[in-house]
Amino acid sequence: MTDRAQHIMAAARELLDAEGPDALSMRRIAERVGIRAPSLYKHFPDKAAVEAGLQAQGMTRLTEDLEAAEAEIGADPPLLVLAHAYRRHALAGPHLYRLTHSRPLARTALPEGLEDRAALPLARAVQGDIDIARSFWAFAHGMVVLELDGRFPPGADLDAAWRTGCEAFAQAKRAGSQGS
Amino acid sequence: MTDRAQHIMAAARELLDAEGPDALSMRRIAERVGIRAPSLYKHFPDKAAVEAGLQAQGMTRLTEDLEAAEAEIGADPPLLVLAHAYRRHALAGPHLYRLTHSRPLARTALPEGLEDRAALPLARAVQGDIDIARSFWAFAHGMVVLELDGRFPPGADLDAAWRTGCEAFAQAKRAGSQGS
DNA sequence: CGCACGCGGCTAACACCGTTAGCCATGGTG
DNA sequence: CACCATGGCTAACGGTGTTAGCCGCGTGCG
Repeated sequence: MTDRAQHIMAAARELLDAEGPDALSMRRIAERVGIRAPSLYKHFPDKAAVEAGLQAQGMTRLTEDLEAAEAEIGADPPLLVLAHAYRRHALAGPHLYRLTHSRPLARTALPEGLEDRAALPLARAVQGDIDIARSFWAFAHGMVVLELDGRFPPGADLDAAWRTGCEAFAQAKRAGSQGS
Repeated sequence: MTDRAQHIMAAARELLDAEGPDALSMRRIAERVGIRAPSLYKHFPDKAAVEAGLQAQGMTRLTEDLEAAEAEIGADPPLLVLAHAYRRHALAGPHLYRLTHSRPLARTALPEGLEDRAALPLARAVQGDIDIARSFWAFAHGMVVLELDGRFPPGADLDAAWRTGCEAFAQAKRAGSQGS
């Protein structure tokens, strides 16, 4: 990726973080870079390519945050630690989270192996039980998007819901790793 | 709601179901009704009001589907039955589901008490344990949106993931309803 | 050294979007 | 009969993504 292209991606990222997805227009991005909108097409084929780049940023950041959380697992239940990190990650950059994880993923624009790497901390936490991993992932993603959309009643105790969900899956993990 | 307004809502719904959210423009809706776009504003203040009406349709349909599923709970685990109905509901009308449940809810445009009524079947299934209800709801919503967005690997056994998640929450419910 | 070429800007424009202003026909009501 | 609200309409504005076509500058090559 050329220097200018990286500059454009940074501008897009700032715009998204600061003003949300509706503000992410080619003209607004160009304005931040100091050029006109059509010039963006010398660096990216279309807006979808810019958004794909943002998704790559989002996946990278998530991977880093999850790996950092994994490194700090001590006596606490691993699922609770990862869940906490996941929620913190999403709330720290809600617009990027939505753009990255709440729509189809532009996999071809992703660094090789990144998607798998993002899944590894969770896979290790559930000792490779793929069904637990997928359902727990859905739980965490669901909690996050429902919170971001203000779907829970005001004043709902989300910490308690997170804890309950994590315990349910931790329990299932214990049950699953023993013989039936 | 006037006759014409209902006609417009029906046209919007057909358009959404047939061509997805990107096709849901005021001009396309008007075209289906046989009028011009500005005339829509004699019946709705703006596009958001039309979308709010669609959300009301989505909530109503979900409520009906969940209540119907609840009525057919027999020997099967209640959470599994509701989960199955939930997934079926979402996959039957993915565009309406996304518009209704994957963005902030226009509560003021909703029939009185509908949102609560939609939550009741699940609340009854978990015997009022609000934390289980919320985390299970997040799980189900997460599974659905991840599936709709094609986020799971191709060939992933989603039935197994659903089953695993349902069992985890059913287990937690049993544990929670006994003394510690 | 000069020329060619391509990189990366630019303006103008197109088709679409939501939305507003303002006009007018129709039909019911005081 | 007069009036006025209802509900159509056209024209238009500012926004969107995107394309066509132009041009200046810098680099590499003959």
